[in-house]
Amino acid sequence: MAGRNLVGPEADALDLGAVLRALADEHRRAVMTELAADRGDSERGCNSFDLPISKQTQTHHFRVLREAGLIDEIDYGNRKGIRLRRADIEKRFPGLLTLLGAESPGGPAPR
Amino acid sequence: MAGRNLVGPEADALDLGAVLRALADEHRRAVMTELAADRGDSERGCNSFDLPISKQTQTHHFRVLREAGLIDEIDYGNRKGIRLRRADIEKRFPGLLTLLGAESPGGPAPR
DNA sequence: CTTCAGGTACGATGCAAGTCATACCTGAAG
DNA sequence: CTTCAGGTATGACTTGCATCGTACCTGAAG
Repeated sequence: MAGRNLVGPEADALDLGAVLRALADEHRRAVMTELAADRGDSERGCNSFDLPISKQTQTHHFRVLREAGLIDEIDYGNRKGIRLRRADIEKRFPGLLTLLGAESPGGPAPR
Repeated sequence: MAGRNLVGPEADALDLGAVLRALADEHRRAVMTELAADRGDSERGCNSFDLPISKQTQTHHFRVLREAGLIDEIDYGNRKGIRLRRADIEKRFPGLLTLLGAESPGGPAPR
């Protein structure tokens, strides 16, 4: 079984401060941007993101994202899955995920 | 005369990272939330925000907001004016200012 | 001129956060 | 069983940043 093993806040309890602090970090924002670009919201492995940091630090960053309520972490024991909480984010902060696609000045919309 | 004496980045050069880092701070976000709530975008004095911090720290925060491209600071010599760069922000990151009004869970739109 | 309030510049301090090293746990594959 | 890869826990280090103290600048009012 693999539900929301590692839990974050409920959709209505998402805190804007925590969310913005989470997105303020470059690496975490890169993860979120990738997740937001995938409209299928497929579950992804932790190492499918090409982060130039140690795995301990990655663990830290994913924890911050989860505690901010931005992702779910599914624990499989010796493996972990990441899934974007798109619906909850859109409900609480509509348009936020779209902004993550506006990184490049001039070429915004990912579609 | 009083144009954009203290300058920030151009509208197209607004950096999402800098913007999010600026908004991650509670005091700076409070300022931005107040500014975003005023649809008239009237110029405001620096001390019209009731910030519980020293004036040196306020100077620091306003500088961060300006360098992120979120506000203009108009220097009058011994006084200073603050104005929201609403149009530039909306052009580069549409919907961002609206999100600032979604602080309270359940009662979002300030209108 | 002097006085005073608003702001800035510089420096110091204290705390939060990002990073990694070491050690350990978990489950799958030999 | 052992081995190995993925992930976590703990602790230490270091950087960044919010904060303030002191000193100085600016313009208006007396």
